Amino acid sequence: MWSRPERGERGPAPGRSRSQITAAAIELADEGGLAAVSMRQVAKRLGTGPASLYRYVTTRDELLALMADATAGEIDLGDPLSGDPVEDLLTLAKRAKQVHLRHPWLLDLPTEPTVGPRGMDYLEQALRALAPAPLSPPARLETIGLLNGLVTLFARTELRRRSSPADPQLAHTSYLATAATEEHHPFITAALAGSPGAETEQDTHTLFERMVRRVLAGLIEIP
Amino acid sequence: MWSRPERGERGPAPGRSRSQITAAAIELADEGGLAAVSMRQVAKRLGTGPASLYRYVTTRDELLALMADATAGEIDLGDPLSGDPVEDLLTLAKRAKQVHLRHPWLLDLPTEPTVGPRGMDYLEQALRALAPAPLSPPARLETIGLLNGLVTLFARTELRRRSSPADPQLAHTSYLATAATEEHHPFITAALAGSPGAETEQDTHTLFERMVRRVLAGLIEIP
DNA sequence: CTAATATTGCGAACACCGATCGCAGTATCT
DNA sequence: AGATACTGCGATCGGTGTTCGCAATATTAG
Repeated sequence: MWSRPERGERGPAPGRSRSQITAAAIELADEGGLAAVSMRQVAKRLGTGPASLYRYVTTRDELLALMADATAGEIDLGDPLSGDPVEDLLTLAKRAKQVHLRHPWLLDLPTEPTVGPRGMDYLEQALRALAPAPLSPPARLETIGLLNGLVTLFARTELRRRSSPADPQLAHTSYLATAATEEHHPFITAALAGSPGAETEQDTHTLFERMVRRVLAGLIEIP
Repeated sequence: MWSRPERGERGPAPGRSRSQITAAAIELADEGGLAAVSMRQVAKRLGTGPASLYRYVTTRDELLALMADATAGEIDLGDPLSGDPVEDLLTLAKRAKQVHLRHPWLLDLPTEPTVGPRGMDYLEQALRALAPAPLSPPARLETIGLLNGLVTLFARTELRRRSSPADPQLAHTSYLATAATEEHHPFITAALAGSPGAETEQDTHTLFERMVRRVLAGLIEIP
């Protein structure tokens, strides 16, 4: 799919480009979530009809993959590597998490999409950072996979906490509290008792750093 | 939503039940994925019309939440606790992962659903296992959340490996390999070189156990 | 220069989706 | 017995992803 040519070489020049469509779709997703990214909405934003988009994209899922790869391109790969895999991967993970916070819909993507060109650049950089570690080739890929998993995991919790004051989350916790006490779940009741949701955003950041460091150290140094 | 009564007390007896509908929906999802779970398909399997389902369920998302909670009920909570939080949580996590492997669509659920009655039982048991650890109440909930994240993470990789021989995955890796070599991504090329996908299912299991143990130990013993 | 060819833009349409409305039928309560 | 509240469900609405066919346009071949 990533190797399919951007345009044919015979006909008239296309009025739009794949990246243009991707950008419009990302705008829609940033504003209204993944559900707002329908072919009709994207087409409307570009001032055309839905059928036209299929000249650039074979299916909606492909558009979603393009969007995901575009956001992978937003991850800053600058700063030369220090040589310490843990620290280098940590900074990479922090930047990846920022991108997830900027585009919350990334967490709603159906099955995590295939890695495109920008995703390959990111993967290459991550593997480069991991190079000094004494790991087998497959273990290297698994390590990066786990790292990405931690990124999405913490991005999810941070986003949930960020939208906490809204109705649904609050109603849910209160239901959980009352149901827990009424139906004799003492441990849940106890866990909810202590200052619910009092942690700051700073806390979750440092928690993320601590966790990533620990996991990476454990995976690398004791193979 | 979980407190809404199963049926009214005035009218005629409902011909179906919420759990019956949930079971039918789970069957459909097991066979054809989440996309196969449409109100029309569920209704057809129950021999009725789509509109009837809305007497039992306010929305499709609620049905999905019911399905998720039902699978939470499949997690075996037996075996008395040993007193070692790490080991007890590990066995719990292994069982939860089995359920995810049995119902792959759990990984495709939009936003992880609200915890229902069966999910509360699971959470209670997890917190009970974690009780001996010296953690603050919020840290306890975060620990279980992270544990669940690891479960879904490894379930995802195991399912991907399981469906590997099929077309898409293979085509994808081969594309990635050629693209990596052609576009000068030496580290990706190297990581792919070493016996791609040679790890057995046993390997991923032990890897999962090792990871969970390490992460839990790190979170519990050094607060 | 002309004719064949390949490609684009896009209106119209198809099948499916989640959800709502209204009404006939039925059980319970007053 | 009448009011009340509930269930079952056909008909329907607006929205979705995707396909088809055709006019318009640019490149290539003769």
